[in-house]
Amino acid sequence: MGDWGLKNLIAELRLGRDLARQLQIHLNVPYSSRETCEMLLQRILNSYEKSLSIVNFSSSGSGTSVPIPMTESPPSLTGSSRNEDFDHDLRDGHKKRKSIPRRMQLVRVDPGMGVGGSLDDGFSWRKYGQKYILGTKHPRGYYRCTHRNVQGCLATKQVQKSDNDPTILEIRYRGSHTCNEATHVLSPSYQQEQSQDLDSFIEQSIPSFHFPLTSIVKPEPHRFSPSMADNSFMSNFSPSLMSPSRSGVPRSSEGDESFSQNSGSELNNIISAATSATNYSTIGFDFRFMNDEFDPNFTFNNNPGFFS
DNA sequence: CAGATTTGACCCAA
DNA sequence: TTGGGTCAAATCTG
Repeated sequence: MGDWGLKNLIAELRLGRDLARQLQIHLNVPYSSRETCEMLLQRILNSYEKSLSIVNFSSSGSGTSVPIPMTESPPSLTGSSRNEDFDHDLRDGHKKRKSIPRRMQLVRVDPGMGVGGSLDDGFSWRKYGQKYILGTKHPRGYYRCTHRNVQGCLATKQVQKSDNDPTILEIRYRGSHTCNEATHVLSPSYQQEQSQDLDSFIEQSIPSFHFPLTSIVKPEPHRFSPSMADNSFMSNFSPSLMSPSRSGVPRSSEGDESFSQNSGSELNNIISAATSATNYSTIGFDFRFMNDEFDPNFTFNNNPGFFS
């Protein structure tokens, strides 16, 4: 376990300890509400789950699915709704991009897994653009919800392969689903969190790692604990993650070498095999890393041992 | 043929 | 001025 993992583990254990102390206080107060105690208890359990996951992740070379937070900045407690902020942004299309908050996930594609893991999020994504970003090796794909026009669903996501490890996808989510598909797929708890402002969502998710269950996500036994299957994270993986072409470059010139090498071609096959969101096929993806906020300061170079 | 993808052009915040 | 994000026509696919 590297320093980073160790620090996270210690932080999580301290959080659990503090929460336990809070619970102890509440238990000694006769008029303390049951809901408060249950909430604290749940957060303690989540803290334990996360701690164990960190340990498992660090001790196993690969294949363990661990959501780990990377907060760009401490969650705001001001009560302002950042969801609303980027809803406004998206409502005006590309004309407003100022400080759009987003969630980022890192997904490891394990070629050896075959079609073992659950991938699909139940949402339909339609690709509307692809671009090479300065200083990156791989193109970034831009996706929006298929129901954008019909139902005005403003959810979008960006998918890009990691520079350091082509088997890892960086997926950034913006906005939240308001389409019917979301109401069919998401659990009530997720619906509730979707309706909350993002600050309170982060406040719940980051410190305690509250992971509501969904009906879609079926984590593999022994590799996911139930509390890890947060739909808000796990539900967002789509089979139509990427496309092989390079913007501005003729398709026939070189294709995308990043997708034709090693696991790349395999990944393409996997993804192309599952082309619709209603196809809940299992795909050989390994969810290695998830977080709520993209941290631009985080790089794999800064954490060389993170995925080792 | 309808829906999805590709890709060059465009917009605009930084 | 630059570069990230989006548009939309062309193209592809089932």
